[in-house]
Amino acid sequence: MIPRYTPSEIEPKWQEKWAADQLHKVTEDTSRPKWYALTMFPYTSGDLHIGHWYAMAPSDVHARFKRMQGYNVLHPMGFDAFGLPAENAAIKRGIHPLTWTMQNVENMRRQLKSIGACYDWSREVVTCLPEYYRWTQWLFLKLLEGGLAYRAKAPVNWCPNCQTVLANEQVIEGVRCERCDTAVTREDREQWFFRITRYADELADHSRIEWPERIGIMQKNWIGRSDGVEISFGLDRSGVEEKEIRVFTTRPDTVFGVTFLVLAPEHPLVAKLTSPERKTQVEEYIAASRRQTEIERLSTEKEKTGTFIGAYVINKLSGERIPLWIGDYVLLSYGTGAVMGVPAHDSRDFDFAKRFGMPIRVVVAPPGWSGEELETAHIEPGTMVNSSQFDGLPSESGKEAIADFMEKKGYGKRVVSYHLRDWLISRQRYWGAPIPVVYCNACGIVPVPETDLPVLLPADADFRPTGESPLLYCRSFVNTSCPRCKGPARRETDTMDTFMCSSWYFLRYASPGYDRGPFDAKALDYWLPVDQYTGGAEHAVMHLLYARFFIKAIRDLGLVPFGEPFTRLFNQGIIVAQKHKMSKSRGNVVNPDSYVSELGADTVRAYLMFIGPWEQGGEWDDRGINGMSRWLNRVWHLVLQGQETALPGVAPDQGAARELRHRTHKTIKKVTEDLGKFRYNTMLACLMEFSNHLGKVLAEGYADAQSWREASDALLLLLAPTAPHLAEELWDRTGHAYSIHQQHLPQWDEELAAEEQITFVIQINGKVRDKVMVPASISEAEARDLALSQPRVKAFLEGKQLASVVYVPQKLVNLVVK
RNA sequence: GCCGAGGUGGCGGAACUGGCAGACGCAACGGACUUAAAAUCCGUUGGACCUAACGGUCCGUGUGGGUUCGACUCCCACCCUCGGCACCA
Repeated sequence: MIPRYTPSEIEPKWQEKWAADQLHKVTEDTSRPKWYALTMFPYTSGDLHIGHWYAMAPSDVHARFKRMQGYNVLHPMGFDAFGLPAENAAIKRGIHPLTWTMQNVENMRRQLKSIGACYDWSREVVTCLPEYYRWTQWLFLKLLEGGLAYRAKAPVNWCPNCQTVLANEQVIEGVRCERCDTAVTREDREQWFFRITRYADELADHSRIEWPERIGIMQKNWIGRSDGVEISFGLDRSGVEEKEIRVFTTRPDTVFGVTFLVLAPEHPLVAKLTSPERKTQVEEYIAASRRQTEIERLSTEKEKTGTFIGAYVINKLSGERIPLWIGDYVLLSYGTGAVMGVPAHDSRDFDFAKRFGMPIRVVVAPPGWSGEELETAHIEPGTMVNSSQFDGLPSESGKEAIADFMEKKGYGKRVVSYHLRDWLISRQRYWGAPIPVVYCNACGIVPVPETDLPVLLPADADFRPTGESPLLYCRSFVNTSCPRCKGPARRETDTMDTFMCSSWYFLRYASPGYDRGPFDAKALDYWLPVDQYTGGAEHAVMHLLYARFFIKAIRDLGLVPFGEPFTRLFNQGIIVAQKHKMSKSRGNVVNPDSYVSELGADTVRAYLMFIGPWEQGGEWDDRGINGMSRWLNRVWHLVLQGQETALPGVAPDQGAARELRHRTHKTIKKVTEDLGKFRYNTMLACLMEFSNHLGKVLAEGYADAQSWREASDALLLLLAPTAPHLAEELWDRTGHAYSIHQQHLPQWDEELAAEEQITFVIQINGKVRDKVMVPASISEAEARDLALSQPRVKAFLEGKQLASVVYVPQKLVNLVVK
């Protein structure tokens, strides 16, 4: 009698045994190749929803697959625990962020354990604990020492709701807070920055990593390198010491088409250059543009605005006098904060010129142009006209010629501009790692000595957001003495962006308890870099860019021997419910816990992988998961039924036995290949086909004991990464030694896996007219003769001329007739 | 607007390098088992048409064109969905 498949009993049983045996604990072992399989650690927001499972379960399958291929696999898990949500929850519920966070960690750890993943929990990392953030602070000091961290006053994104500044990457579409969707404002503040821009070109280079192309493109776009020329326009104004205004352009070929210059309203020269009679107008305009939200200001639909400031500059190439304007479509933060207006060849300048009635002079002629007015700006290349000695040049080479000329004359120089800004890491909030710096009236900015780390986050701070860091009001924290002169000093009260914590957590996993540094160099050398990183694409220009920068920075400080943290990256898609992204407000969040207790973790794991290609995501369907549960049930009964059945030593049907072995080896091959490429849906489809065949074999009783055993064992081994509990239980029940997860994947025999018989297709004029089973070794002549001798083919060829025969080995012949 | 991914039965999806479109699963329908239902097992299932039946013909992978003996696959133009970026000079 075959017992029922009861995941609710076998899953906890094996989980406990694996934990007790420390089956998933790993250590450095130079006798085996290592594999570092990392999944982005979750933020401690409360509950794991099915989206977390979609990230964790398939990556666990891959880690298990690598382990069964003989790798020494490091597969750790931890928690990203600092950050605003904890603080906001704390304010709302009146509980301390640490309490809230650790409760969530507790619950999420329990949920993660129910997944049955092979995490080495002894390496768990929680970023909000002093034993971790001590080293976050230590690394900050190293960056400061190396000149990669600096303090500066700059216009920054301010979220009035979160009451903190945000990095550019955390501002969606340049206008909204990533966390709370509130419109951000611009404020001038003294803040800490990391010099990520120094690494712009290296970050744009993905040639040494195997990442999805689209992430590379996203990072490249974000970095936004543009090669251009900084052109000097002459300024001659009594009482003004500046003798030029520099503009950045990628189109030096259009410099003879400049009919005006526009400065950003905040440009420092505006006040100096505005003529007395334009003063009122200009001041009004500046005030108006300050009043606007970033949303209004950056709207591309908005009509261009601006005003003349009553001053002129000289175009050094043409000698022309050019009026100076201000306009809020020019951004102070990009290039030089000033642009040359070339309305004929730039659509923004075109709009501006139309609005204010300025001349539009064509200097790059569109094909077939004969002097008529343009309807829109001509942005494409063309032939240069109205450009003095450069007339007649194709604009592409004109670009170079003018750049050369300007460099020679000292009118300008080639420069590179980036969209990427330095990474702003200060946050005016409580729940983060304190920035380990002290301000002393005598000594200025003084780093906290390494031996005084960690700078502990005081437990008793009043963490209501006020726009200033809550730590500012915690006198016992703020008041300190200068480490250098021992005089009175005050601590930095801002905390670090949490992306700083997640920029190095994967290093900590290599030696989590290490207390003489952030990591033990020996362990680091063995495990790092991460071989396979998996996670959502939403981190493309945040976490993934920051972490790459961070590693390059500490590489240059001599702390790590590599420059890329994640050799391979895979981005899973998004799992949706009822066609929509899951969200609490929509009420379509799928909680995995009830499915786990009803159907089992193995079913949930397998179902998530079966929905569709992992990188494309898919739709959670309550009915669909039943099919997976049924299949695992069938596997259960099939394997145990085979175990109970007394199969003959010699197969009653040799052909059928050979077919079984063929299918076994074909399946091993396909499943192994699919697992390696994260093609889980087809991997499972293949295993289903295989088990369907095994069902038939068993029902019809034509297998011998040995071939059956081979097939049944292969099925379990191939299923082990996906359904670890079921596979372990059946492995045990079929008399194998514990544990299936310490076994090697079965090897396939190419000869057995290859098809002996193939379905050969006979086409006439490209249409399938007949199919015949033939040996795979069939030759062209045989195939052709066979095709022509088929009765159906003969009937089709009746009264027609055979024009040619196309032969595709192992596939088909196509008879072309007239 | 720009960049990227995608569009295949009632649904999720498969199809290696241009060679049998729809694997595998869900749902649905029919049958077996059952007093009955659930569960389970067996079968049918892209559309239209021809045939008493066996079987066969035509159409069909977002739209329109092209290349080819042959196109879901390659090329050109376009439509739609999703993701990212967006006054970056």
